[in-house]
Amino acid sequence: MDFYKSEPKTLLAVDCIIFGFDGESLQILLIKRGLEPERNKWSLMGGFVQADESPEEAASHVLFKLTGLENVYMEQCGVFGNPNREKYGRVVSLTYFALIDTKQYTHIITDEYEAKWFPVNKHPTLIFDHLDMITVAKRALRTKAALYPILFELLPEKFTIPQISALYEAVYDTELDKRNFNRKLLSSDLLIKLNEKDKEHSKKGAFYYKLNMDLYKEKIMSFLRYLPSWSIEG
Amino acid sequence: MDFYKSEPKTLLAVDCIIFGFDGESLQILLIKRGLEPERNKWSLMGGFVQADESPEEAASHVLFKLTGLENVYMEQCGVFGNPNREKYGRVVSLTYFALIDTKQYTHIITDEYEAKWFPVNKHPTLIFDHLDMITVAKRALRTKAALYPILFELLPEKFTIPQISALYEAVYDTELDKRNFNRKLLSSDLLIKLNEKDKEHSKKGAFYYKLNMDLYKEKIMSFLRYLPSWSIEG
DNA sequence: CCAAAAGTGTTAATCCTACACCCATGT
DNA sequence: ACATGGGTGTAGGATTAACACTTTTGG
Repeated sequence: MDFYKSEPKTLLAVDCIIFGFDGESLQILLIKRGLEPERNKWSLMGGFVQADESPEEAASHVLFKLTGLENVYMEQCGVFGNPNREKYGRVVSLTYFALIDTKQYTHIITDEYEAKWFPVNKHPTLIFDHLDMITVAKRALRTKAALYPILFELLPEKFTIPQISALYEAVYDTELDKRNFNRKLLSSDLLIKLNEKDKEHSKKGAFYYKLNMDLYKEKIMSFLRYLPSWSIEG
Repeated sequence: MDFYKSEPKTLLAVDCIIFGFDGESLQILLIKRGLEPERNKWSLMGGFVQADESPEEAASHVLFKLTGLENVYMEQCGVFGNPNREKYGRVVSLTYFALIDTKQYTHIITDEYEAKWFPVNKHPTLIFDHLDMITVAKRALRTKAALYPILFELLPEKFTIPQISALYEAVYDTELDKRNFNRKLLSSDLLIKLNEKDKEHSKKGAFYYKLNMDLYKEKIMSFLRYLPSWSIEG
């Protein structure tokens, strides 16, 4: 039964690119390591895949350990496995991006590290190839969000249209025409207007909306039919 | 320096979903294993990641070993790592889809297995979770091809418009209106018409085209700007 | 001469884009 | 009363979708 015994084994890690949105800008959650190696340096939150868990589970555990959150939207988005990418031995790392509402995140579960939100384009130097990981994750987020409405995962249960708009502007680093954007948003039937306003961010107040969950789940899951659109430019 | 010595190591494999197009239907290249374990059963082509190579390199090596082809379009598209997915020990497998022109593939390099093209929806039972891998790869191919013109990787250097059309029909399992499709294709400026016809597949003959390589490379690389399109349905 | 596949144009509907003003409120 | 941000409508242009006939040529 030992067919594979001559094959090399490797350490397998997962690293999480945790995106959050605070209502204004897109952020990532980084940790300052309290343990060796690379103590006191900033990095992504990660961990090793254990013998009794799949990589997805490992990523969920990592996220739980840092945030206390479960059932978070996560997606595998990269593989980093250059033989020399870490100095302490060969580690192949799988990256996952996670989308969380920053308001949900209240405290760190362990004290092996400090954690802090940073604007996605303005964060301290990171260890190893973690910067590349973020770059790849940002790209994956944009690609996915172009086809599926996953960015709602970053918003609280009740949110306002100006918030969604700011979120899309942050993710795509662009400015949107609010009239066009609002129209498109509403015409998607994804939003249900509530009889309540957010008066915190403006005097007039913006109506809260919640997701049409049934439709949302359909659209999240939904599968491409046909769209040869070469029209996208760089 | 042995910070990680208490962490578990695992076998890391790569499995390749090799898509090919023969001018009519979308195919995948499968092998009938000549060696244990699972001898004489059909499976994807795969191999273990070696100590001196990255997973991408391992995937390229696997592909080379099977087809003799290098510089093939490949993309990582899945991670399969349930602790019990293989009976012979724990193996985490990274999947890559590859796109090749079946005409380029002439012979197998080793004799450890038999290899054969199968229609993508009509192939023998596969070992382990290889069927899931194909499902995921098909989805990834559709998603990617919806945004980038990667399907040209499946075509020979000279190809006809009816061929591209058939390819898109195969990938998206749909029928296309050739007038609309042709117009869109031509308006992309990706194609350069040649003064030569393929008379093999029809009496009238279809003009050959080749890719406008400069533009193609731009578009392949190009990065999403902004397209919140929730309009895609399942 | 006929079967089989290639190639081509027009119209109506839809969607996208650009653009500017009024509204509600807290200070 | 005014500053701040929320909310709305329209018109022109571009893109898409639906539609059928002619061309070429090998057999």
